[in-house]
Amino acid sequence: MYSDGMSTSERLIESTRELLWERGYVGTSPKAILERAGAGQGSMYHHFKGKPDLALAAIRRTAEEMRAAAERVLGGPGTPYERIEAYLRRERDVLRGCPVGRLTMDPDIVASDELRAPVDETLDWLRGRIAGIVEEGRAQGHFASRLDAGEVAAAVVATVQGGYVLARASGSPAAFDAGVRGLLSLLGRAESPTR
Amino acid sequence: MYSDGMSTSERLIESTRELLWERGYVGTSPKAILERAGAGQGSMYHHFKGKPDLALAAIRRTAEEMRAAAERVLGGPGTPYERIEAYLRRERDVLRGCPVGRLTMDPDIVASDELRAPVDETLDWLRGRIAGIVEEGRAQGHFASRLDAGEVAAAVVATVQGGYVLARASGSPAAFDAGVRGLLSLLGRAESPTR
DNA sequence: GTCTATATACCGATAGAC
DNA sequence: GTCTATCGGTATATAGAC
Repeated sequence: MYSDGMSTSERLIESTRELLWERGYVGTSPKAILERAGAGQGSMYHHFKGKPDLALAAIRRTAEEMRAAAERVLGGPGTPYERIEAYLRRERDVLRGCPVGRLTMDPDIVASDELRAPVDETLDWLRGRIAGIVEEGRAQGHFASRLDAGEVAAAVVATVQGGYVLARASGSPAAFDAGVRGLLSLLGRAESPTR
Repeated sequence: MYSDGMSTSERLIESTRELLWERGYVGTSPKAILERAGAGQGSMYHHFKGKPDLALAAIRRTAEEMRAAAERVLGGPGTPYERIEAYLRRERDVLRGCPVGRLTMDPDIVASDELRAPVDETLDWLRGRIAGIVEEGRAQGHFASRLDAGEVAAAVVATVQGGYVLARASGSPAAFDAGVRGLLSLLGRAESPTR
């Protein structure tokens, strides 16, 4: 529950972001949002058209933050392999899952083009960003030239998203880490010996 | 809606399986189950203790089916690489997601040890089964000996689970296929040249 | 075993006072 | 802008007739 200097509309968005992450869209009720934000019904319907509208604002902000966090690592120093490794190994609240990716399992999100759009755009951007790095590595001779950069990037993003699934199923982050190490071992092996 | 020779309790379980796949646990109401099964409230509470009890029966059956389907491919003919490839490329209703894996994004499933158990056991079995095949391939010299079979298996399972996320985000199975091809290209490259 | 009736709570939204 | 009151509908469960 927020009691800071945040405006009511800010508190509503932040509360919604948390609840969407914890419980998804279907599992999040306006009532729960209002309680956490310390606001009444009226405030929510004054600032937003309804639950979908508020969720959209929350999702957009979460997507934006995830992009920025990924860019900080992917755009950092190091060889292409090192930057992808840094992304895969970056600190994560593994058991909470991905605040963006988890929304794809929400039927009401997938059913709405508007709500799905920021999710799609974010994961697509991530895939493209990583593909560029793989391509860069290929050009520099770090990766085998027969690899398809877009496909490898898809495998990288999928391993992360699937790692959350394995971790949450077992109740431990270990499975996530195992998947990441497995992928890195395959990727490392793909480094071209001709470099 | 089932009107076959199925018993009422069978129809309830099958309806629940469908709805859990489509809408998850939180998004599935007893009312929706009853409508699809063509049964009344009384029938459900006669055969099951409540929603969690019925869901548990449904999840167990789905988990069992998924295991059997995976085993049919993984236990089939071919080299270790070919069997893993067959698993990754096997026909899937990609946009519907994994009926077992998707449950890990359901807060009420993860919060219940009883409901989570069949999910955990299934994914863990799958990982172990694939690890055995990777290990077999390593022993036969098909895979590099420096690979950790358990880690590679985790990456394989994670790629599948994450592939569903990417596909559902974009509304197209293409991203799933791309991730699979990316992983296979890395795995293929890992085949030992000494075989 | 199956049905309908009923119960209490919550869902998402609207109305209108302040 | 924020609040409370209210709405029709649903969630999950129980009671009890048949």
